[in-house]
Amino acid sequence: MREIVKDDRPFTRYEVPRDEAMPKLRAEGNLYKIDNAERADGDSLSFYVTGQPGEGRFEDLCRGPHVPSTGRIGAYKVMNVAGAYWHGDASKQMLQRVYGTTWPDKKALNDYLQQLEEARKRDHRRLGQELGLFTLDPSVGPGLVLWKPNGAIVRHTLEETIRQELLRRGYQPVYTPAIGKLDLYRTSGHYPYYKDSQYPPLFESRRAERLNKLWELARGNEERASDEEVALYNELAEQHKDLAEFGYPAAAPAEERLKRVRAWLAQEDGYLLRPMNCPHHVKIYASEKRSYRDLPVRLAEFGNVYRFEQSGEVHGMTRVRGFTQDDAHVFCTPDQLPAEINGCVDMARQALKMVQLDDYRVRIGLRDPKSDKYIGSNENWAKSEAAIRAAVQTANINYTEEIGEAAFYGPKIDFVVKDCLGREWQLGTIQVDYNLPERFDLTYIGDDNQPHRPVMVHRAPLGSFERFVGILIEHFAGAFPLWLAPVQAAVCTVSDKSLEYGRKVFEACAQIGLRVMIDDSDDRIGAKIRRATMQKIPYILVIGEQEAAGGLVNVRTREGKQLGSHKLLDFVHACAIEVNERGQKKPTPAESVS
RNA sequence: GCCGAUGUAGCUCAAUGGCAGAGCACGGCUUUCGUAAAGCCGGGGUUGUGGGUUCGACUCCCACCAUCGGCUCCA
Repeated sequence: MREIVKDDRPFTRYEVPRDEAMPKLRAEGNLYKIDNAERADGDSLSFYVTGQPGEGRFEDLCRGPHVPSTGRIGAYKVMNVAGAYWHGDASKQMLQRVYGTTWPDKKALNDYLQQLEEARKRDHRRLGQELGLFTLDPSVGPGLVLWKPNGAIVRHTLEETIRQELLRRGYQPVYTPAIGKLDLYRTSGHYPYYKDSQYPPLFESRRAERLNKLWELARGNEERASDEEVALYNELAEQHKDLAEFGYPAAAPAEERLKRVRAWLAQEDGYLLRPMNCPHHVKIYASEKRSYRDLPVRLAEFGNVYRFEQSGEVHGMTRVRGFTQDDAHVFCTPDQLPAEINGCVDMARQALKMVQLDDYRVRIGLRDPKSDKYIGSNENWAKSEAAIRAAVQTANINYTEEIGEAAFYGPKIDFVVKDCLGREWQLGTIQVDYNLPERFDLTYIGDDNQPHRPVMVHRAPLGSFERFVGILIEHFAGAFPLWLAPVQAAVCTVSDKSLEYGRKVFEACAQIGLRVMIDDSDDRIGAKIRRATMQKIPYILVIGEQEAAGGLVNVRTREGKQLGSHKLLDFVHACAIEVNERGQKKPTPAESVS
């Protein structure tokens, strides 16, 4: 490669009509090039060539662009090697892909590598370890996060803030269990559609397990039962008299057989660790007769869900197998839908602003008409897609529309951010759903005294606490703003002579609810400051004999800034105000009235 | 799930077929010190797990598990 760069070989682009180029490619016999050429648009194909005919000449089908010549490459480095599916299709062959980076000169390359190293220091997995935020233990299970005390404070503080906001916005808190009967998810469609990414169901008996198998078989045979299905029924009938009595409508279409099996399953079924909270919330909605006067009903829960993510996908806190969504489901009339979506968009944006996450993009996920993974009618999809589009336009947000990014029950608005290495993660999400209300036959009584179908909005402004905090760690590089910092102030005594006053300072801080620690070890002040700084504690209070004499605290920040000596009470009050503002000035009462 | 790499003390990492080590952290003692690391001593390991090769395995081979980087997936 060094040689090629030294030769400064120019690249020349030329185009050839498709009719001429294809036979040539076929003659060369590179199947992938032929495939690429067939995929390419247009009537002509572009090629790049370098070197003289004969010796060292390299010619390649490529859309381009290329650097003008190899001499422009001053520095390069192979970054990593990994398998990649041909055209990103997992059913296709996997090829080896070599990732490299090239720069005009050595310095630019080194700067880039330096920058990568800096980014790695922000990695939430590393900081989570260093700052005692969370841990993952293989004996608990991959992708199952253990929140350590420091991380739990960050999460708890976020939870409390969101809770207050939910109440202000008319949400009603509910609590539901993290497990439910399998049939609940047969109705919603989560089972067996997402079977592969769910923990396997728990069956209370072998009978229930076999019946579920029968249900799955019946589902796969539209016209009539297969031999395997009938054999399974016979096996069950032999063991269970009650099943034998009913018989099995083997010649009937799937719908009828499924109905029969589900009736049996109603007595004895499996349980699923829930992959979503919506079915439980749907059942709370359905537990009362609802009037149009009651709508919208907004049921909120920090709901624990479990998804069996593929082994290669589990990643720190951002892609896990058990997580807690700041979830809620809004049940409303079609008329109320626009206002409800707008409210959800507003809350999601507010949540991001609260933590100064302003580098995000908004994606509208639409159904892929070519795919069969979606439930519900075209009309329902048309309505919900229109509602989603209208909401982002009302909010005046830049967004992209992406086909195939919808949930199986409805289109969505996603808030997407990047981690320290530029990988994208979906945080907040808002989903419009006409379909689950139908599947669960939800109604409300309208002013015409007739039952009507409500619309559902699924929404989670943060997404999940796991992913959100993971991203926050990287966003702040572990240096959380005061209101979120696990430890907000560290009292560092210079010597034992100032220990007594140091304890008084500690008490005064703790008194007003500041999260404070005292370092009364016999280390020197420099070591104490270093430790507190590395723990990214916002305020380090240096307490010596001078401070003790004057009732002062000497304040140093984790950035190394000296804020000088202040009266103890002044410091404590300033902190209280800073915490209350949550890092952003709130309008005064007078301002908020106008 | 797929491709590849990695796995040694709580953490970061040495030891390449011949007695498993260092720094930090942890415990004890000395020290009481003014803004990013005081000193001494000590405890700590079934080298991811299971098999194999070998006189002998952290080291070589196989399987599994986990992690890391991609791919695919992501309700």
